[in-house]
Amino acid sequence: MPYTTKQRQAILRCLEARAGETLTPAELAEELRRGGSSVGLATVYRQLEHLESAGLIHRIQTEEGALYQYCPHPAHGCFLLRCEDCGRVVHLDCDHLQTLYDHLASEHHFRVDPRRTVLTGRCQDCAREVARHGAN
Amino acid sequence: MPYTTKQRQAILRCLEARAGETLTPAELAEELRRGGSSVGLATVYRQLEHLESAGLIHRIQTEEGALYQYCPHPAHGCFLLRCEDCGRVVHLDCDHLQTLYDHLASEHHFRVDPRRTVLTGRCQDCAREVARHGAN
DNA sequence: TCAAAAATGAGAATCGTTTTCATATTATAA
DNA sequence: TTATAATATGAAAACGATTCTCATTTTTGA
Repeated sequence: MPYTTKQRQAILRCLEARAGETLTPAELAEELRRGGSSVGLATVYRQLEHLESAGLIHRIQTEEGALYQYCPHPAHGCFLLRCEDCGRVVHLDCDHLQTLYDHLASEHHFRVDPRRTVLTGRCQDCAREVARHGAN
Repeated sequence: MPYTTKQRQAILRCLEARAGETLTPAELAEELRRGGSSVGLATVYRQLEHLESAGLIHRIQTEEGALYQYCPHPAHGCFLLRCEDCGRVVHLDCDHLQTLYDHLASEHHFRVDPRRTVLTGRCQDCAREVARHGAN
């Protein structure tokens, strides 16, 4: 278990201040620099890894790289939905989803790890946008 | 729409021959080289992109890079499950899953794109393995 | 307070992927 | 067919996210 360093605290505080948003490691480092508490990029990566395995933040893997989002106390059913158009990630607490995962476990012998699973698709806003203008 | 080139055919044939497995672009290129029909890595990347948007293959994004799998005629409910331990990707055709996606669409206004969504977790074999020996 | 353990930061190294560009191939029209 | 325009190819360079290295600093625990 890592020590408490000011860098660690600064990173967690920064993510917390932007709860609901997703940040890349580079954005986070830039944000910290602007805030006066500059942290080396390598350290940002290292701490994000620690914070994730401590369960304090989410890691969302995209094709361009990883995104991180604050999520300290995930509810029983904390599911991630990511819109492939606008990139927003929302947390959904939905019994149906939990029920499905239970079904997959009991009937298909597969235990979904909700923290590593991102349901990718299109949010309402972007679906409307597509409907109005052409696709994409 | 891309032309029919021997490279394209060789790539598709190679993926087809290994249906059920996932291959990285580099593995695919190596495989082709071994088979005598060498294809440049850049071309492998370009064709994989084409084949995916044509719906002939699946692309599975992992933390180490992309994996590709043959899947020419996805059934109505073609869902991807990936074991985070052994890395295997299986296709699941399950009504419950389709029902859930319908629910997310109608009640939560989010349309999941099944081709881009990978349910990550642990398969039965690996779960047993973990139960027998220590975790991981 | 001291020594051991761990974290930091800057830059180099890695590695998957994309781009560049000159060349070769394919398709289409004459 | 043949000529021409459109597209694909391959090798190498470029890119970008991430990890590693290593000398230095900070933190912890005795």
